[in-house]
Parts: sequence; structure tokens; C-alpha cells
Amino acid sequence: MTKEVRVRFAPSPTGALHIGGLRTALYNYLFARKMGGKFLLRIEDTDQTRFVPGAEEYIQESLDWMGISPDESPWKPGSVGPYRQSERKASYMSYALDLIEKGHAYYAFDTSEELEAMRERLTAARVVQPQYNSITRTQMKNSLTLSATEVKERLASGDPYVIRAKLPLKEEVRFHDLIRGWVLVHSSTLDDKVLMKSDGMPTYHLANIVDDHLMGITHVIRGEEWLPSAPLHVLLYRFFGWEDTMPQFAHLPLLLKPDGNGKLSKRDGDKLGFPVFPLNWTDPFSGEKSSGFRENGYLPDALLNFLAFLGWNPGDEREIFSVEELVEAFSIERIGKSGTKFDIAKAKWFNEHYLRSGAQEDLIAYLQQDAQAAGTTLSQEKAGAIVSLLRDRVTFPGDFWRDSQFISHAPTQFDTEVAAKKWNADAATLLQAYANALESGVAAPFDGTAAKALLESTAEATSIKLGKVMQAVRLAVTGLGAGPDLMEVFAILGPQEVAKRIRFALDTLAIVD
RNA sequence: GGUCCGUUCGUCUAGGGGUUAGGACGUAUCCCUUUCACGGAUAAAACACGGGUUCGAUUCCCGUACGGACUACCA
Repeated sequence: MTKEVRVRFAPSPTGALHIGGLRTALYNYLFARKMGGKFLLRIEDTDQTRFVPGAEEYIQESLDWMGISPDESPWKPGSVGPYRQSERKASYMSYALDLIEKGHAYYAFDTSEELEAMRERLTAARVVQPQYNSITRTQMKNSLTLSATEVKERLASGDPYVIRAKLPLKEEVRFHDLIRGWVLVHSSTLDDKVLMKSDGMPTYHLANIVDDHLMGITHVIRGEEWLPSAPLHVLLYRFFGWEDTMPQFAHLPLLLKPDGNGKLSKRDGDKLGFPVFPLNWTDPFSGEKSSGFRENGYLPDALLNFLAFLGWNPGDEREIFSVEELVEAFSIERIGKSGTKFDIAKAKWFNEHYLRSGAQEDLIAYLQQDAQAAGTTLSQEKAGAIVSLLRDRVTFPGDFWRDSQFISHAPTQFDTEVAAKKWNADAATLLQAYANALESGVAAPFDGTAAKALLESTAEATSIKLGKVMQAVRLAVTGLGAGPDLMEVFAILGPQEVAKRIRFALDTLAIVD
């Protein structure tokens, strides 16, 4: 019996959760479910200057909407809380001190000016990568260079300080990544990262390792942007003596912009013609609004299915997967290595699929909602008819209302191109006769078949070829040149309304020949 | 610049020493259809390049090119 799998999604509440983060959360969720383990959410709010009110709630709502709610989180704590790093603040210092005691970390008192001066000096000396590392730390103000007394005095007098990791000068750091295989980095290229900031908060690196350890995390599934700092993290596990329980790493390929230039970022929201956030978001400081997939009409199941396939596939040719099926099929081994461009067309295809295969009453509800919002009421029967009519042509829930405008509203103007081409004497003659027939009373029920039969007999009586004037008929009643089955539209409209619209068209449109 | 990661149709990808390199989205054409869609069929479309290993490389190795990430007291 192996240890229970525990994974975490650890976002920073610095704004709206973006779609890449959502995919990371999804993979964590799928893996946890697949392995019968737990999916936790930890809020990494160690940077107090970047905290954005509402961001945490946004993350929660997004995950809930997607149906991938965590098993343990700040709002549903398990036994290893708190689940906000700001609330764990008190514990980090002792771990940092432990590292100092073990000789793997040290106090550094350099001011930002001094750090800046150091970088400038190194740059001037043509050092390619100026950094605070095993070489340069010997020339800086830290507990490695200062006397023990001075360090003690500085600490006692409240001098601002940070605690830095003391990385080995030359050592091969090697670790296994579930997606990339063995990754080898030489410690000389690493720098002495700050572990504790001068405000008493830990940096990501320290907090992350300590919390993952304390929370029993077995697998760290995160974005590839973390790959360069993974060696540091591995070293920290070693420094703490936690190597035995060190989680396995899986660094996910990044989501790229559609043009392939750079990773998809929060700033791309809407500029690319599609949302990059799950839900609408208004920045509380700038007031800047970004739109979300949800408000743009994407169904959570569709977005989930789409996201799952951005960098992963089941190895066979199936593409439509429910969450349950994804859980069943998921494996980290089948996650790809290369960056993935975001293709909104595919997302739309998934959405169409899920929308069109939805339950009739759900689709009716979409239409009813929009109609109501527009101040109109639709009978259940009429709404049902419209849904059936449009079902195979919609992409988003809002399409039912949008694409049935011509049913709710009689045309006041007509597609000029079609009018110019198709509106002729024959059409007018037929329409005139058809309107007469409709008004003189039709047998109930006036369904699509009846509407068609009547139109056909009218055509016969007037000796007009129906095929030649059909588009004009459509134009007269809907104002448009194309659309769903016209006879079904007539049935929904009813004979009186159809006749009325024909009369209006007859009065309005000029005949061309 | 440095370190690390990557590279199969336009996009998401399958595959893997010998294949007609498969699927999906998108695109195009045809069929269906009294329009547009749906549905069906078909088509165009890819192994970045150069070496090496090998009887044989898209597949393995090495380079190059290109792309990406990182390079903060941000995560």
C-alpha cells in the first residue's frame, strides 16, 4: 500500500485566475481523482503588495463552476491547515532558522542600493549573469562575511535583513520530472535565492517547500515556468532532510498565444478575440474589465474537455470526454512536452457539441432567460419549437435568442442583396395568393407540413415554380436570405402573422426584373 | 547574454528504425437540401535543418536553426 496521493493547486491571489492556471488545476484534479487521492488548494499570498481583493473568491468560484472543487481549501479546511500562507506566516521563520543552523542559509543585510551596485559592478566586469551566489556573497554584507558579533548586533538593533539559501559552489543537481525525464543543472548557475523577505514573509521558494512537506504533498504538478527553480527546491528538500518524502515533479507545457509568440498571459484578455479568464473580472484598482468564458457562453463541460486536451491526450482517437471519463483516462505520462497554442476554434467546436447534445429543457431555459431579459415572454411551446428549429446551428446558449430575433420581431427592413436578386413579379404574385389563402382560413393544425402543402398548392394554382421564388418567400417573412427551415418558421409564426408579414413586404419592396 | 526546456499537417495531436505517417478542429469541393446550417463523402495539408549510427531514420545520437520559460526581498 503506497501513500495516499495528495496534490495541490497553489495560485496567488493577484487577480483573475487565468486559463492556464485553470488547466493546471484541472490536471491536478484529474490526477488526484484518478489516483483516489486528494486535491488541495493553497492560497499563496506571501506577497502582500500584490494582494488583490476578490481574487480568492474568484478562484473559488472558477473551480466550482468548472466542477473541480478542491477537497481541502481555505473555505473547506482539512487537517493540515491553514490553507492560506499568510495565516501560516509564524511557522516559516523557524524553518529558515533551522536552515541557518544547518549551514544552508544565512542572513543578508545588503540594501537594495548595495545589491544594485553589485550588479552594476559585475556587469561592468563583463560578468554575464550578475547574481548573488556562491562567489559574490563573499563580498556582500551577510552573516558569512560579517563577524558573529556584528551580525548579532544588527539583528538586535532591528536592521532589516533577508535570509538567503546558501547554495553549494559546484554540485550537479539532478532530479526526475514525470514529464521531462531527468533534468540536470549545475549549482554554479544557481543563485542564493531569498528565502525570508525583510517583511518577515517567506518567498515562494521557502513557503512552497515547507507547506508541501507539511501538507503531505506527493506530486507537484505545475507550469513549466517553475522548471528553472525546481533545482533550488530539490536542494531545499535536501537541506531540510526531507528527501525521502520529496514530492515528484511534473512541469506542464505552457499555454501559448495563438500566433505562438510567448505564453498566454493575463494581459492578453480579449485582445486576442477570446477570453483568457474563466469568469468575468473587474480589476478592483483600475476598474479594467475582462470577460470570461462563462459569460461568453462556454459550457463548463466543454471548456473542461477542451482544456484537458491542451497538452494531453488519451492515446486513442476519442475526443469527447466527460469529467468522469477524463479521470478514468488521465495519466501524467501522456502529457506532452511542448508548448501548446491556444486555438479558440476548437473550443467552439467542443462547445457546440456539448450545447447541441444538451437536454431540451436546458436549452429552452437558455432561450427563456434571454427572452425574459429582453422583456419578452415566450410560451413554453413556442420556445420548444424554436429550440428544435435552431438546435443544430448554435454554438452558444445565447444563439437561441439571437438567432430567433426574426421570429419575435417582424422585419422592418430586408436584405438588400437578396431583394435585388430574388424579388420579382412571380414572387409577388405567389406571395399575394399565399397571403390570401392564409387569411381565408387554414385547417388546424398549421404545422410545417400544412404550411408547405398550402404553399405548394398555391404555387400550382399560380403556375409558379416554387424553387425559383423560395428565397423571396423567406425574405418577405424574415427579412433575411438564409435561415432555418422556413416552413417550420411559418408554423411557429402562425398563418395570420405570416400573412401580415407578407403584406408588409409586398407593400415595401420594389419589384425588380 | 546565460541556464534550462522544447520542435510531426495552419492548430491540437497519434505514431515510432522499414507505415500509403493516422485522427480531430479549421479550410476547400461534392452529395443531401426549395436557402443557410446539420449530416455524409472527398481533398489539400506535417516529421525544422545538417551530420552521424544503421542495410534502412521522421523515429536513436550530436550539432545548427528556430521557439519558449527563467534570469526580483513576484509567484
